Amino acid sequence: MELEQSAALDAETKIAEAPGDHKAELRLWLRLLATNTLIETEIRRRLRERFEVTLPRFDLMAQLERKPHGMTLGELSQRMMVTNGNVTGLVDRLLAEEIVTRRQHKSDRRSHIVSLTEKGRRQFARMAKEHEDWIAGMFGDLSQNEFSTLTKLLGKLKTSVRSAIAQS
Amino acid sequence: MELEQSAALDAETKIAEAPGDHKAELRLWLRLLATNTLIETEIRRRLRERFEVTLPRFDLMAQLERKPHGMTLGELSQRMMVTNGNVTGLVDRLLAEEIVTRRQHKSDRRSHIVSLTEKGRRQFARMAKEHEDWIAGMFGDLSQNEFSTLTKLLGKLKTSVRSAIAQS
DNA sequence: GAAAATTACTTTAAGCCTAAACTAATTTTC
DNA sequence: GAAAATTAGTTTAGGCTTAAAGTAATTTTC
Repeated sequence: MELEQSAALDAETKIAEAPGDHKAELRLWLRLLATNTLIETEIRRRLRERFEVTLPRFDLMAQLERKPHGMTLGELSQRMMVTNGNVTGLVDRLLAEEIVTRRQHKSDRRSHIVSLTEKGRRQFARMAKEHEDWIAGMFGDLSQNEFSTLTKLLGKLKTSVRSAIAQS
Repeated sequence: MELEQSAALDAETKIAEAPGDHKAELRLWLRLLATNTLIETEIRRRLRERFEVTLPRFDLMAQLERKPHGMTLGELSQRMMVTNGNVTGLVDRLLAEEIVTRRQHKSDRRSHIVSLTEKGRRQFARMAKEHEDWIAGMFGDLSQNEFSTLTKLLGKLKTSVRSAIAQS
């Protein structure tokens, strides 16, 4: 009842809008951006303070951790949603710290497989545990219900964005 | 009915979780991050393609546009959630393009006021219009109801994150 | 099976971004 | 009102990131 009424109100609002006015959409986007920046900045700060590591390096290690047999640079760049050149540079720096290894692909000589070293695996395990607690702490005020609704709606938004990008 | 049942299930799930296990929180964070990156990357691409402008410059112009009398560098950096040094550099580049002006504060000689030039205002107006349509297009698959729920929940998440950061 | 196209990756140039150290001006403290 | 603390902004060194151009290997096409 309550839900349906608010849906009806929203529909009216939409009709009442001036054509081409998208203030609500813009507000949602700005809120998404602000929330993301807030979390990201704090995570960066803690990663640096506690582990002297950057977020991109942590992210790369997190990707590799899930693939014990390693991953090509291309696969890494796809999963991390960054360019190939970016990954080349990150891997170079992590190689120097002996966090990862890079070896030639067996059959395709253009390709290289990157894996975590034992040192890298140990270091990531330490960080991942705290990282999880940080996130849980930041999300703590949400109820289980709000939680799953938000996850679901973000999934839907992601799909919507993807389709808008695809057909543009 | 349906809602309450799923809430009960969720509460059970929470209790059933191993202590210190925060997989659901992590998944939500990764989804937020991925959605944000997806949108941001596409917006950057379009801004560059259509207007040869970067997202940080667009963001700075958007802040200034709302304050016709201008803003100090510190206020800008606060609103943009970036460092002072970052804003110094951005303003330098926008000055060179005659998008903004920088003049001394009347009473506080440490402070400088940045404003949009007429050229900057015109340029921003052109961009803002398309930008709004892009966002609306990307968010198009969501119903009005999902829309307002998502906005509300993100607001709550932001508050939760802020309080976690404040007390750490 | 040679030419053309594609793929995997690297390099380069330029901008973004940060933390830390700095300068100069203002405010607070005593 | 002089010393100490704070504030506004800049500079610097280093890492992140991208687009574009380049190299080398592989696959496709005919």
